Amino acid sequence: MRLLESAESLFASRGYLGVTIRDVAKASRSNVAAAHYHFGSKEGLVMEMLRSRIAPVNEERLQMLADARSKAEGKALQPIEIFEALLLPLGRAATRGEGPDLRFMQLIGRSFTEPALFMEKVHKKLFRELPEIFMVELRRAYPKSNEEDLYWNLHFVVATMLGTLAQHRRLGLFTGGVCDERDIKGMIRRLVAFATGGFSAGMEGVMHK
Amino acid sequence: MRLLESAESLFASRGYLGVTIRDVAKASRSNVAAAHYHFGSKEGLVMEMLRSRIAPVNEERLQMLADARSKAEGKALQPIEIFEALLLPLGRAATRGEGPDLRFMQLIGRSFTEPALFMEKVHKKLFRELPEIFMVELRRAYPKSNEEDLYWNLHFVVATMLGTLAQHRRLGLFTGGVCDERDIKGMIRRLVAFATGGFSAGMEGVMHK
DNA sequence: CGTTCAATCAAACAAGCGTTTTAAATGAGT
DNA sequence: ACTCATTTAAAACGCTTGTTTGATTGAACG
Repeated sequence: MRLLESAESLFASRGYLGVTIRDVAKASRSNVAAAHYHFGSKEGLVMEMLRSRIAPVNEERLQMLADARSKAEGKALQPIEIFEALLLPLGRAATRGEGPDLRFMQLIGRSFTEPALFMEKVHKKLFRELPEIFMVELRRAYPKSNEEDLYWNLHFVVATMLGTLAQHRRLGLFTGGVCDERDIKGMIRRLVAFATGGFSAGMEGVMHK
Repeated sequence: MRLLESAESLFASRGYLGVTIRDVAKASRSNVAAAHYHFGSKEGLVMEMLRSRIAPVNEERLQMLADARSKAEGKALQPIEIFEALLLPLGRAATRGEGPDLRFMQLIGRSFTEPALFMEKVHKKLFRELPEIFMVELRRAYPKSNEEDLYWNLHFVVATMLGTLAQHRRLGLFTGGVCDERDIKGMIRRLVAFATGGFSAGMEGVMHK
């Protein structure tokens, strides 16, 4: 469906309110009525577009977590294993095709910063049980810690991930070309290190000064 | 100016395209022509609103950095001092009034995730020299490291900060009430620990497995 | 009191929005 | 060859958008 591809590209760069179905229709060489025929409404179109991209990533996250757990044979997972299960599927989804899919990264980042009300529904549908599943593993990895510390620092990890995706386009400008924004594999590898280190430091409570 | 206050509140919760000047006018018990009379355009209104809020924070960041530098008497700053200069002014700006100013946090987060084109101008005007100034201190704190590593991990720190602000509203839901989103001081303290630890881990290159 | 001038207001403008309607084209099954 | 559900196309609908207009206010000043 060409409509979905065009919607993805436009939505990623301009956001929900910044894209009109006339834009999408023109970009996909279709028309506005076709979009309504197939998806019922603008909301339905964007919803389906997001679901088709996000759902596979979340399935792979759960799969990685399950694999690691069965491999650990009852022992608690290493924190880095938990965060790899959160982050690596993103990198794989963004490097599936020929070149790096920067649009996909932008799309995920955008989907979390949209003010539109229906976005809340999208998240509740697509991410409902995911945080709690990760929390289960983190509790086992940090058995002596309290809920509040765990939640705060997982919140930071998620914020780092989403902020990085949302800001990804600015990396080139920000660094004056020193960092290559197309190196998604490298970015994910660095992101895992940063998130794991940040989480660990946050849990220990860095008390300098 | 009541228009600016209303614009701030509305913009923080709904974003640039989600707010109409009629909304702003109604909320401030004014009218649409007044907004154009004082600010020239919708863009001018939001631009001035952002500038009036962001500029003082950046000035304080530079001040904290200058203070730390003069106190260090020529020695390199500690990484945590650098990141405190980046983060503490945010917390102070958000706790200046009586209660915690959650709207302010949302505003800053939103201002970095807006797709609108003119936002680019805002950032180039308000944040032009700031990254480089922080980079100068980081280079001195990590004299043996290369530019690419420093840029990547500063990028992550900024992404963590902005992602945290942008997602702040979701914290209560996400944690089922375990974390108190009104505890901004606590959040900033935790954020400093997370960012410092993440940066440090990222620079050392965490090479597990 | 009369003049000035920045500030305010309701009303109108053209353009663009999501959506619906109407109608034409398509194409597989009989 | 005919039927009829599916798909596309163009036009129109009602509404909202950012912006502009022109009239009106009201305090400041000689």
